[in-house]
Amino acid sequence: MDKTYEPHAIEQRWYAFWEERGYFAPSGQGAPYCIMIPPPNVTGTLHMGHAFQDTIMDALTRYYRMKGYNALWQPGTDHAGIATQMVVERQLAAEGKTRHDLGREDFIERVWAWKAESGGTITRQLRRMGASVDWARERFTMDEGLSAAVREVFVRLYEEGLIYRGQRLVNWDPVLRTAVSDLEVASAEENGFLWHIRYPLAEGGGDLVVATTRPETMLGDTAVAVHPDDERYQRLIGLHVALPLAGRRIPVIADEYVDPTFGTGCVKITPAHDFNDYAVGQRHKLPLLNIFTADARINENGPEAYRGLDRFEARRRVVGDLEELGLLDETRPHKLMVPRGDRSHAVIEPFLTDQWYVKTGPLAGPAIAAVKTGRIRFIPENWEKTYFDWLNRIEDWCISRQIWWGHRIPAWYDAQGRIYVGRGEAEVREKHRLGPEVALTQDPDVLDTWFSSALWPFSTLGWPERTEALDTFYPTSVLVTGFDIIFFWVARMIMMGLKFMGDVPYREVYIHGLVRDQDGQKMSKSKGNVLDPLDIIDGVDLDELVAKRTTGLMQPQMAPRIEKATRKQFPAGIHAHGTDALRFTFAALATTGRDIVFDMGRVEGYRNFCNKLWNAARYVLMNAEGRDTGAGGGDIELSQADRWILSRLQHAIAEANAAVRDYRFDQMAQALYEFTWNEFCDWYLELSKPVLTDPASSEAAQRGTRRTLVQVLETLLRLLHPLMPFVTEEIWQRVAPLAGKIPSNPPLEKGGAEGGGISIMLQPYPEVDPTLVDEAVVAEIEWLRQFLAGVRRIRSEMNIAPGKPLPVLLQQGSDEDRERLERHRRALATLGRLDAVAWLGESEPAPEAATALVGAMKILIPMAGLIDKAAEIARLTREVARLRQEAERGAAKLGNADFLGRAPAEVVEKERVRVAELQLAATKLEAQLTRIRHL
RNA sequence: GGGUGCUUAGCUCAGUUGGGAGAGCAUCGCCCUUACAAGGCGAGGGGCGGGGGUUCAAGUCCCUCAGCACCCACCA
Repeated sequence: MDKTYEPHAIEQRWYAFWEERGYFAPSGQGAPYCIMIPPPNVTGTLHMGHAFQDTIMDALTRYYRMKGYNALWQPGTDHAGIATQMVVERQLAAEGKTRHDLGREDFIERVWAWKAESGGTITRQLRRMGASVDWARERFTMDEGLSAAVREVFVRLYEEGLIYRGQRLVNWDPVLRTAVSDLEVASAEENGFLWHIRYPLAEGGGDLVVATTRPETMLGDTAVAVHPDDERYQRLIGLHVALPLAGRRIPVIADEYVDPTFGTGCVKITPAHDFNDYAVGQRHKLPLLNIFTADARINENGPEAYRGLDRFEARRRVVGDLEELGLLDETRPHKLMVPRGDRSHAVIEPFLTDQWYVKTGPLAGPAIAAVKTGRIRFIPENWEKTYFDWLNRIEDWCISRQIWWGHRIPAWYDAQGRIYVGRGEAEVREKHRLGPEVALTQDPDVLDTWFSSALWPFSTLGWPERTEALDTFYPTSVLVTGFDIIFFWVARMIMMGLKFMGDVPYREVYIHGLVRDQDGQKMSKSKGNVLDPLDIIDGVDLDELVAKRTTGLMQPQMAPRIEKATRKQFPAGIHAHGTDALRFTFAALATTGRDIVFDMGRVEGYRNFCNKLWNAARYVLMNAEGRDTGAGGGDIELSQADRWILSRLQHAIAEANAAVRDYRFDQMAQALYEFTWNEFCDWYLELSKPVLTDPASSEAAQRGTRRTLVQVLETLLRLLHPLMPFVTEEIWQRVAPLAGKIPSNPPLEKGGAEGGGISIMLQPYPEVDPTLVDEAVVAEIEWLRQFLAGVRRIRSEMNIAPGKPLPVLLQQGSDEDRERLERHRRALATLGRLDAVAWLGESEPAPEAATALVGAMKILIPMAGLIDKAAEIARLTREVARLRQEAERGAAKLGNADFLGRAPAEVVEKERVRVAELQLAATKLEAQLTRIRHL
């Protein structure tokens, strides 16, 4: 093995190996385990959120695959209607064209071409992450099969009356010129004005004043409303006002909707351009007067002077004209909630159009019940509340979009405007007996992207065909996704799954947090704080990073600021860390239900961890390759250290398994990190050295240690594999033959893989072997660690050179201490750099020495020429004070009758033991202190 | 206006049924000891956001206040 860990050199090789051999496909054996990937935008690129999510899904898939499940991670991509269309339209704009210049067919062809060109990016990146998806089953939401599923669902829902077409107010994006759903609109507070406008009474006798934030909509007013109990305006109810500028006469009505305490207590009612006013209009049977075109200019229903004006220009003109007429009472600054489209960021306009809707009421009920009854479990649980709240107030879902890229709505119209819905034009003609003489035109609209996404868990498995895959993998095991799409996607998948499959789409929903930047900010292109997962994997130099962050900005003026911040944060660019380190970082940060603040320091730490593992493996191989590891028979003798590490390994195995079951990847990562570094490397490898290097140790003992080294490492690699697939595979290919997992002859020469073709990813995940758990041995090694810790502390605090051999005297040891010393004499000498260890009789005079305790046994390091007496006195004084303080606290507790009377006996006993130990230690050290002082 | 989450070491975060405050990084000291300087050995550092309550015992349970973040909502 190379001396240093070079992730780049191993990662691509192993991925290709796995993929070519078809190792990602379900085994066909065992209970099914299935995860559907949330399909990323087909023309998109991998961001940190994907990388995080993919790490979790891959860890789960690899884990359950190793556990013997018939594991499928289903891949695929989404056509992402509006988002993708916008990208292509932007490309056209650069050529000075619009989609209308091309026409619908050519434009769609152009989008397909763009998909062909860029569609491989995200799947390539997914491969770089090590994702073990079954590529043979990759699907795309607009491929033939999924499109058929979409049509099928649409037709069935329509025939049941659960899809209908209707005219009502929708959220209209005047820039994209399409309807969008409520979910695609985000309102935020912005600065505006509240204008007070005087409307003269038509019947004469004065006027009333309305307050509005949108004066231009007055051109569409069809009433003015006051509160029915508002005494100020009682006399006006039933009268009319002469609407300025428009010159229309509209009634004054009374409606509870009006808040008399806000503004003037008079509200202009524009039913065609405001959701509340629409409702008021319905109640009072007011006419709807639409004054906007699709791009929010004043249409022919507006006064001639304003026609063709953009809504904001119209606003300026209306305000100016009112002022001239003396009808503008007041203009005051006002904060208001402005709705904007989440794609275009254009101000959304309530707009009266014909759209297709899904009637959600009948679908929501079962979706609520599925979670209430526990057939679906949210992790963490509290997201259930969010889910219920939304479903309980759900509105019908507007599913039609006036764009071109997407699933065309399977509805046709004849010349009379009659609607025919079917799986295709031929079916429609046949069903309704329409001859070729009847001209039919298909509805030009396409479906909301989320409509096809909602079918993903079953459409990808072949529905509406009844396939084996569907039988095997539906319902799937778990959905891994972010909270931001619980409404968009999760709830709708559950509704559709229950409706069309008669069962839930998955049994668990694991909701993860958002990946934020080092300051806790959301990562976004416009803030210039995004990190590309591949840059963390492969590294990137500073200039390139700056260039990536500053090109293509919506607000180019931000570039200098972004550049400065980037140069400050990454003065040397980003080093290459490798996929395994990045994945391990995500796992370690993945505490449930919490956003993660991404910290490059963590990645570095885990890259070091990979390196540590790599070097530990080098050590093991160096000592085991070509040596007798006991595979060929022969006596085996296990040392205490061997038994200890095997016992601790069982503990790590138990923790790793429990952590995955609880979706606690942070605990899994931490348990394995600690075992690897603090137990296996820091102690076991060190303890193995005296055995292997000492010519006096027996063949059987050496075999035992070599075998243990290999076994523990091999098991550890399997434990780590779901989190760090690459480095574990690379090492495993070399270690496995020594552990008897791979025939040892052919593989190595041919680079391991090509020879044997066996992979760690198909090996069983470790399970606890209770016969290897040995608490007595654990206690003994703990004794040894404390012994060495005592010596090391003295050495460090007394400033004794680490390499200088030290003599040690022991006093007041038990028989057990004596036995343990004999068993570990050589280990202590090596690890502690001790030159002689001898017992000192109870009554023998002790020399001037520094002291440490292991339980009741005293370790004395003679001070002659080595130790600073003053320093030792200071050290002991500190230590005694600490012990006394602790002991006193415990003693006070034991002196409390309530504690003794009410606490469980074992708690009291534990406290007694603890206090006794503290007091004993303090007493011994005090005695030592006195002795030193008097010497 | 509703709802959810968070507040523990300088930073990022663990802390399962209430019973001796932890990890990584950072900091400080000593070491290139042939697996690893991307390392080894050792050390320092915490009023667990404030207040109140329950309990023999509270980071953990209850109430309250404050700050931060996010989600939902029609106040013109």
